[in-house]
Amino acid sequence: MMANGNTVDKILDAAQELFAERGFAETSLRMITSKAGVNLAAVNYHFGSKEALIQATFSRFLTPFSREFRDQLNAYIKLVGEENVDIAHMIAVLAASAQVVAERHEQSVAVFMRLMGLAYAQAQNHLREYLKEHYSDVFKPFMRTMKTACPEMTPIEWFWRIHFVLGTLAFTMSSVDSLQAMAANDLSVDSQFKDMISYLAKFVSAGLLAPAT
Amino acid sequence: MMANGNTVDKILDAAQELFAERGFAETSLRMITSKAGVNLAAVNYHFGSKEALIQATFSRFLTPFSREFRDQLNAYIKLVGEENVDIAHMIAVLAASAQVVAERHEQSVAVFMRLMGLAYAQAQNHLREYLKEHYSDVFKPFMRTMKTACPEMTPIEWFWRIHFVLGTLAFTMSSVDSLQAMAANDLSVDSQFKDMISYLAKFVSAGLLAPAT
DNA sequence: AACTGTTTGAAACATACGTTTGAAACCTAT
DNA sequence: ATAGGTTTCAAACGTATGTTTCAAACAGTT
Repeated sequence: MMANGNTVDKILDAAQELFAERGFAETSLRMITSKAGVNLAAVNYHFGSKEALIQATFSRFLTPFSREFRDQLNAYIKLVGEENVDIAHMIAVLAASAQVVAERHEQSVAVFMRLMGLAYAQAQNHLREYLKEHYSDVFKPFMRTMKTACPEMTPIEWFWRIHFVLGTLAFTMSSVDSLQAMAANDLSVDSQFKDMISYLAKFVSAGLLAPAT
Repeated sequence: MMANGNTVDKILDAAQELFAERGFAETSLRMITSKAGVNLAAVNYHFGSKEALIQATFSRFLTPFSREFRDQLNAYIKLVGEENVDIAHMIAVLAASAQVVAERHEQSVAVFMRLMGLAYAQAQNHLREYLKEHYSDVFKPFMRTMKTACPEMTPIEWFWRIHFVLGTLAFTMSSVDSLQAMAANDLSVDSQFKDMISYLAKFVSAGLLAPAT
């Protein structure tokens, strides 16, 4: 049996935190293994390569997350009916799913968000392809449902608007912790995750619902 | 005299393109110098270090751009009066300034945008500090003017909204070329830069102008 | 207790990186 | 034409990276 989850998880925990802090290229295997307290060779033994470790880091939280998100989204759609979905509420469902999964695994939702943001921003083609191959069938229905809640517009305008939304999400995800710190510093307000999500949902739904050009 | 602009510019041209394509950490000086057709040592001779080259790459276009943007923005504000500024139009001014500067230097505005997006996304603290130190006095008035055009809201909600806007801009910038390619592929439409900017301006101004929560 | 497959450990490997060196080539001004 | 400062060049330096190796330690089965 394989089953030695201890070393594997110690590596994943350390990798997840360091990747989120510093990015992929800027994090070496030696940093990861020394933070994890395991031997350097363990990464290549258990994962095969650094690329595979990066992918494993994502799938560890993305697989349960996408399941949770799919279920919560379907439940919401069943509840209100497809023609009555509300964009802001869908964003809230997205965030709630992330938070539920993070809590279930006793991990920081901010770290997950930052990783997702990095996946978009960093130049890791293998990662983008991996994510597309494994998780696109969860996010395509999400996009389709979003579209039904929007006013009629040309395909090209819809194309851009949905990518503006993804951009807002990705950026906010990737800097959520430093932004929260800024808010705490500059405004002496500790900005709750929940509040930020509701601001975000309001912002993108207003953008999506704006009358077509 | 120094004045040997030839090698310096060849290096900057190559660096700009490679940084935009692959990011900073993933681009080596050897890639840059071989693409530029100059000797490896030339980078350290002319710029001192890789960090300094990265900063020089930015200041080469950011200095003329921020001048142009400041002037165009002031002209617009003078024209309509401070209390009548329109958010979408300010975004359009931002984009127009970038395009004017790019054309003047016979370079791609998409490359500039992608570099700006990367500056946000990549973990280059020296770059962020450099940009903040040299260019914040152009963007602070821009933000202040934006605020006057928005409805009353709590400081914390304004804080988040303006960062959502920056996020949308940064993301769109950093992927403008691949998104345009996607649009051309998936929709058989070649999406003009101008059109995209007007969609973007509409989107973020709707988000900013949404009634406060 | 001895055998088996699995996991760890210290060390080395090959390669790539940013940077430095010192001599050659190049300019320009006298 | 020559001297002096500037720029280029090939080569090397030191360091850090991802990966591999192989022996030692471990765990479970008979």
